[in-house]
Amino acid sequence: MKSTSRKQAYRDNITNVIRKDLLSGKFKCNEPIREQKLASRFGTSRGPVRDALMQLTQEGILVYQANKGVRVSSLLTDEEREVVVSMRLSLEKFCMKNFIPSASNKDFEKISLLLERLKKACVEASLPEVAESDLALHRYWVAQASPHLESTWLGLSVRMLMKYSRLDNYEQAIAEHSLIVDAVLERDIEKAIYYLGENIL
Amino acid sequence: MKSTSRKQAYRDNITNVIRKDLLSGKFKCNEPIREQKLASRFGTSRGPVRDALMQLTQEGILVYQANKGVRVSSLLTDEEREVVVSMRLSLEKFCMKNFIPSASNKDFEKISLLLERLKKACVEASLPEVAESDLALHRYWVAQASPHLESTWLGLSVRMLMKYSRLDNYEQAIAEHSLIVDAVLERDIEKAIYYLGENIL
DNA sequence: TAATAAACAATTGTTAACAATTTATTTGAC
DNA sequence: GTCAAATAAATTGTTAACAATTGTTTATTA
Repeated sequence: MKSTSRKQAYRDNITNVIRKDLLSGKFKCNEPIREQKLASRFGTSRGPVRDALMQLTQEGILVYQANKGVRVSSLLTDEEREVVVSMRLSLEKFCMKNFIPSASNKDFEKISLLLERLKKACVEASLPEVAESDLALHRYWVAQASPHLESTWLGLSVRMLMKYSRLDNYEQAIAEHSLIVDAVLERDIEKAIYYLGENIL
Repeated sequence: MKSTSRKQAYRDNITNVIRKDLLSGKFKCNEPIREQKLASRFGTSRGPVRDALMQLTQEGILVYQANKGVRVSSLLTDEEREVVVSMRLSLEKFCMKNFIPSASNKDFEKISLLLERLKKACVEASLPEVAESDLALHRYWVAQASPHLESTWLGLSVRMLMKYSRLDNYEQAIAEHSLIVDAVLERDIEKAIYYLGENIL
């Protein structure tokens, strides 16, 4: 069999692809999303697509109306974004505080790898890849420190990125995340938290 | 037809009922949830039930494992709960600040009604009803002030309530919410926010 | 008996057909 | 020609059957 192979990981797979598309702006705001269209695109029936759409709705990227399906959510106001940013930051700081003391060498390897992936995406200036690897890196310590709150974190982060992506400044993204990861590798909690605050805003 | 009637609001309806059950502790921790069982209980097929379960998973009350379905999520740690409480509080304070200045008389009526419903549930000492009307009251100003963040708020609130429900002290619940609602009716933002802080912890 | 493997049962994942609702188009009256 | 009602098309909501996976029991063998 090929890797984890052709089995049914449909739902999550579809969810991730659509989220990536949304993050990189492939859909207009308030544009309606048609289930059948996506189903044929992914070569499945509408079932898994509906699952994915519902999940993204719960994350807040899509808006659902009964019998009318989903459409792309309108952007947060500046004030709402401020609140979201502060929530994400306090959540991620909490996770970082718990993650660093308990992190293993394997965790350090994983993080280094994720950082490399982010750097590569930045060099290639591929917005979808940058967005995804940015999230994947942050997600790692969140998931390790508090699986309970991973989905909460994801929702906040995605909403934050959709508003205006600071992700277009690729050199800065590399620099900021390198500082964070360095601090993590040194197990320097204060420093890591500080640079997190510089990055998440 | 009867009221808004027998139409298919299956999904949301099922979601709400299950959430209520979870909040009032009808399922043990880590207990697996079976789709077929719920489907027969609600007299539908597994489809809408799956939708509901997925939504509750996204809210964090349930945990999903591929090909194994969902089970009741384990409780937050004390530290996690602290973070969740602070996130919910800052979110709800933000909403309150925006809600009060723009609230109409109709809003005031609605809120008064919701408060009465909560009081009634407290007098009857019905935990499921108390939980639901508590959420419904808070939810009102959140939804009015920031529909964007309503689902985020719901997730945080439900997780918070599941940990240990202060909801067993019914007189206190009445007192606290009366103070909040009074402040709202007087359009006293500072006071409302203060009593919110006393209630959400 | 203990360990292993094969059959079986229970459960989730997916699909395609059908029902209900919404949206677009056409028709008809004025 | 304009507006409203009727009709048709497109889309979402639901269902039941089937496929794939997981868990359990039973049979077999050392």
